[in-house]
Amino acid sequence: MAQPSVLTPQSDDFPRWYQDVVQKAEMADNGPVRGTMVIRPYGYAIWERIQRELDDRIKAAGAQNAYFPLFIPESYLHREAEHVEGFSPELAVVTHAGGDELAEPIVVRPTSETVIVEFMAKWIQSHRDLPLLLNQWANVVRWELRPRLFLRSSEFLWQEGHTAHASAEDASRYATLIHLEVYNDFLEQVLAVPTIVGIKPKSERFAGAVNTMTCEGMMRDGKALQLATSHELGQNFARAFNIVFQGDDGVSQHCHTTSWGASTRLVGGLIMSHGDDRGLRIPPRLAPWQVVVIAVRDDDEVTHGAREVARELLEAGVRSHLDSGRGSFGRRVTDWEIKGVPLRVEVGPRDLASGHITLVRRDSGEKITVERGEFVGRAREILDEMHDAFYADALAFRESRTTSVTSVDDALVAAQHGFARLDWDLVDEAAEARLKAEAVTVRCLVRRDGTLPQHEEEPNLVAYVAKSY
RNA sequence: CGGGGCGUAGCGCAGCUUGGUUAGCGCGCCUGCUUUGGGAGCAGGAGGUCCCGGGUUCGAAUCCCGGCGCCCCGACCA
Repeated sequence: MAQPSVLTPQSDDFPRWYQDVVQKAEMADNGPVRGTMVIRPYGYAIWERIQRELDDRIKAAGAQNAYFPLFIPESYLHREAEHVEGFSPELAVVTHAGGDELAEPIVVRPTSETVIVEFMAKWIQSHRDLPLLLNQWANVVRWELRPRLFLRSSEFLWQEGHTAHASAEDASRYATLIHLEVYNDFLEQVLAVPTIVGIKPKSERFAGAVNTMTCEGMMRDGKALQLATSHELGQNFARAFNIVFQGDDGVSQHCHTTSWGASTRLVGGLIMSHGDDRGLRIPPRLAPWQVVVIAVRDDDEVTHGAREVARELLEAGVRSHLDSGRGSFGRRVTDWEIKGVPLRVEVGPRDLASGHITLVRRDSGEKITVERGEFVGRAREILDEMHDAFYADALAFRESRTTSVTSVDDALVAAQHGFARLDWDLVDEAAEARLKAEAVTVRCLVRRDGTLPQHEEEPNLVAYVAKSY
């Protein structure tokens, strides 16, 4: 019965558990160059689901996809002082090409603000050209000192949105819309991860931004992970790249720009938000395969029965996968548990004879026996219920590890195992330095009612502090 | 880049202290048979630049010197 666990238990060594899951669920491998990542088919299927859900929401918010080059003239980076300062340490720079040294080095994009804004300047003349709402799906390179698969790799995949607006209010409104209706909606409604939606303090802001919003999630080890961010860039880039439009009053002025991104880090967030000692647990709306149909034996009758079951699920719009009966039953069950498929259907001679179907939930392990004729409907109901169960479970965990405190000392204690909430007024520069000395940072600032502040000078803000990835 | 750990078969490791047959073990892989309702069993088999370079020695996985790489913990970040 009690087998030695396949994975390192989370409580023994969380980072090790994470690596085990990534490996044994066949999500990814390390690439040959340090910090690079090979995303395997199962990991990529998850990413494709994430892409699909985000892309639909981005388009619903009015942005259009486009593509800008991987190579950026180094001089572009230098045009915005804070931007270049922020990214210089992690740039990969091409100095040679075509057998010669280049006159001007080329930077491999760490993010595309500079090229995209350069072209916005070319395309925007009039207020009638605004807002300009662009998004691209791309790879970017940031040379990482300490890489971890999905969480921090030197090359990663993401979407980066870039928009230009006539006024600061429009820019702010749009960045907030993206943040709430694209990112937070996806995180809660698809990834089933409850988030703290807030703004970054100045010390944690994106290089070149005037305001950075974040969705912070809590991982199963109590650490925070930034799952998505949206930036108001003010007129910083518009000035540096001369994006000027003529208003309806005939006056020329600089645009206000925004940028916003979410990356393959989300896959890491998925693993660490929901995973347990048996492996991954994928919330049903995200799962590439929502149901795996396991033929208990490798004989014609059972395999045929299982195939029928899988087919009926597919016809009902449930993403299902057939595991025909090769290999031992127990082994296959374990493998699918590691991969985190939400619902398992076991089809064997007994089920075929009795006219029943056995469903097993990955989240709770509960076995449910249903009539053959009703099982598709039941499966869909259970998948629906599971989304809420995933969310409630993650929320309960976060609440159990969030402590309200009234001093920086207490915050440091609480941050050893989770989030600490305290008045932002209590965190002056010296306090931030003290936190940082113990690897604790201010993750974000929120209003007392939990809503998103406009800026960090608002009175009565609450700070969430934690260790983070 | 600082602190710690480690490089031996695809993966995980033993062997190294005290140099000496043909370098082992578990898992995985291949073949066959028996199995299949919670990580299958038996039999046979394939698979190695012992991280790299140099040195000591009759002889080096083992000892010495120098590199490189990986992992964990920090500083930086999606």
